[in-house]
Amino acid sequence: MTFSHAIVTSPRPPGDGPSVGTYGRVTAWLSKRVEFALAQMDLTLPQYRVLGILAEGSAAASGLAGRLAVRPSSVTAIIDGLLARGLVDRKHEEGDRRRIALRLTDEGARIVAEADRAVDDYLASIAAHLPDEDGVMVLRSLELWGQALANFHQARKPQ
Amino acid sequence: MTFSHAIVTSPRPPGDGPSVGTYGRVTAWLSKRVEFALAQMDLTLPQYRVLGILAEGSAAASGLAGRLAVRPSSVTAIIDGLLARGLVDRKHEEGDRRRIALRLTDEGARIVAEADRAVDDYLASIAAHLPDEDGVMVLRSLELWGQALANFHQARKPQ
DNA sequence: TATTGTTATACTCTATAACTATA
DNA sequence: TATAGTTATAGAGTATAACAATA
Repeated sequence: MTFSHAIVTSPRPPGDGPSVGTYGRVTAWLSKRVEFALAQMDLTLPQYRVLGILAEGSAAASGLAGRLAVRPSSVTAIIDGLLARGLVDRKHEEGDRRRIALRLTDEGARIVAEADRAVDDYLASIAAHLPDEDGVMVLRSLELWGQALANFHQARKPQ
Repeated sequence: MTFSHAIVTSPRPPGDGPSVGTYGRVTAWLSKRVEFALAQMDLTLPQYRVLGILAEGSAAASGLAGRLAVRPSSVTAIIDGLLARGLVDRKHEEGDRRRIALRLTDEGARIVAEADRAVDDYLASIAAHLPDEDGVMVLRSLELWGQALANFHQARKPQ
């Protein structure tokens, strides 16, 4: 695929909304809107990422650092906060007591569903500021980004 | 625009890449990739947002908090770090010495251009894990997201 | 008094380095 | 020894509350 820095255009007047110049800048501002939506549930972006993983099934802590692209000590810090709020449950695995098994509590499952809903609705409300077909398209494009990310990580996984 | 939680599908096997279930979750993981790309320049996402604003022209600190959607004390913290690295320049405005005028240094302008390039290339390399037309489409969709964000903020601006 | 911005303090996320527990 | 995870510590970003400087 060829690539050009296509959307670096003329400067806009200062004080006029977010800075949207390149693909990276757009993504940077989009993620800020996600953080804003998550604040309704008093969740941070890292917490939401972890809850999203656990919503797909319980996971070992050992795998989380790699999936989150952070160090193990950062996983501990995030999990500590979620434990304190009763959103996740932590116990030693039987068979290998070095390993930690993590799973959502019922409250955690409720919160992540609420967060998914709130963030998706908020993103949809932003997309609604485009012409109808474009609004539908940009939301659908996020599904493709999800697929791209999955393929990307799959390609990087050691066999 | 109607909205449905369309891409919450079946759980995938644990340990299999990022969690990509809803629009919000995709955006959460995409922003992590941006953070990863920015780490090459030793930049954080908040720093990149500020540099992006200043790259459009110098700005008063008073406007930054609103544009960044953070409190004024957080602006001070981000700017302090950029000052220490010599990427921005801070001085009192003439005429109203309460106000602070901020602008990129030459080094700051160099770094933000390098960051734009690195992040955009990295996003393009992720999009390349889709069929060709889809890869082009998802990158172009970010331009539309940028327009949606601009319209969204414009609509919220007090007249 | 009102506005602009900083300082003090605390919490979260991040990392590195050192450590404990288990294998 | 090697692996899984935590603790100690430090830096960045965030907020609230209190403050200083300027208007």
